[in-house]
Amino acid sequence: MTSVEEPARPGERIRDAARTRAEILDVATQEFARAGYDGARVDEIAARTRTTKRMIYYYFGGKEQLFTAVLERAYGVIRRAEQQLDVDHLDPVAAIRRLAELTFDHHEQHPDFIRLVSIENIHEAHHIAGSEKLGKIGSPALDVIRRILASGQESGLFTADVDAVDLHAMISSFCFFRVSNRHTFGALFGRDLLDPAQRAHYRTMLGDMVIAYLTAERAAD
Amino acid sequence: MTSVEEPARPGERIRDAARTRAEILDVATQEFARAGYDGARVDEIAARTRTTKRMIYYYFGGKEQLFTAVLERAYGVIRRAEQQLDVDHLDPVAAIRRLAELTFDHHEQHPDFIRLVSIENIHEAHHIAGSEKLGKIGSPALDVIRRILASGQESGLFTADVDAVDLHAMISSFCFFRVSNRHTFGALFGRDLLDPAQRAHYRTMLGDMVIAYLTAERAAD
DNA sequence: TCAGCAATGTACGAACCAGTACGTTAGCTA
DNA sequence: TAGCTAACGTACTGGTTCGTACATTGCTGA
Repeated sequence: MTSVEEPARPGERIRDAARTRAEILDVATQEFARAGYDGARVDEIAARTRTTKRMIYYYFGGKEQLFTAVLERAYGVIRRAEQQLDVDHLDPVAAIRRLAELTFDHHEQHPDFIRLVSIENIHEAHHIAGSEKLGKIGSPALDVIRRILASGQESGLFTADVDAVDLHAMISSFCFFRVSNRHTFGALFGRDLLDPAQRAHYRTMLGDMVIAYLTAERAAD
Repeated sequence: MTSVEEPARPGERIRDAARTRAEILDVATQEFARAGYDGARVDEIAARTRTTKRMIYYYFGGKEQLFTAVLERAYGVIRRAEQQLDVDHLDPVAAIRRLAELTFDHHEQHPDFIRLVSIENIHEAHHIAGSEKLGKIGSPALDVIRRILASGQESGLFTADVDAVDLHAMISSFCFFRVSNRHTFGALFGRDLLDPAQRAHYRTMLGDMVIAYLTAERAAD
């Protein structure tokens, strides 16, 4: 998440539309992720920027549109991370593991993003549905998965006729759950899924799971 | 004043503490699941029961305690379902698949429960932490997993030295994500993970994934 | 250099909402 | 059957919160 940090010259009124807008987005991301859509306070967001509530309405129109803008930027971040993935030089097994690890790392490093997505699901993806941007962004990861799967299936390394979207769901579910359900899981089972000491263990476990699924023999679907 | 359209019985003031309490819990479950903790309205819950807001405070003390009571009951339901699981007569592979399918089915049949857990995670499991009941309930599913794993590892069917809590996390993540992230996943990838036509497919996929992981050969951890 | 607009600040209002003060009644029991 | 109390209803309040009317200032182009 890009952060805007410029020396604030106190007393002076500085005009910088881009900076003001970006700063509002930064703080709003934190506040929405912290408290959920209804729990978030517009006044609180305003108080934590160098500008006022008036500017939130000036730039975004309202709380609802602000949340949509926050979502759009958060999805943009992960999409860009996925675009930088380069696995064409790897064999299918290594490539899939690499992709899974990128997802694992990104989710772990962006808990706010996970919370925003959870919140958006509570609201039944209403904001995504109403967003021009989010409606038509594809997933670079999905294209990568498709290529790897085709290659792996062609060479006979992967036994299953697995669908790319399904595999993406499988990888995402593990990575997402680990972050999204950290607190209830920890409270009920006494294990912190984000314990740094366990990080490598779960990262390996994810890769093992996916590879085992892709290479296991089983009855046709 | 007599009203023609007024039903004979519901107009009367009936006293039934247990029924009133249960009705409040029912409606509160729906309302919290629908709108989240902060989005839920105590007035709305009251309006949809046959009693008044006063009774919510009379029986539960406040919104916060009401939500905790809702969570306690929701967790009680899944705990009881898990207790009825009987897989001792099955071989380890079939037993694990059966357990995974029970989780799959329960999550699918209780989307409100999934939403409540998502909401509780947004609030960092604060209510679970403050609940006597929820703090110390174990998970019957976990005991079952432990027994099956021990049996499977002893007989050599399962190659890996897999931990029960980890396996529970793996199974839960897939089942939970399918319901919790249905809306954003559907909006972004155009696929409804709860499409009835795909139900058997995903149910099989889950079992295949878990069995593949448990039986695959791999380097020691 | 100054007009005009983009950008910003202040103060306020109307609606909402959790929680409560106070009054009432059903049904049990002595 | 009187009286007691758990169970219930009504009406209100105090604080909160989204949103806006109105005022102001910095920047830029003609």
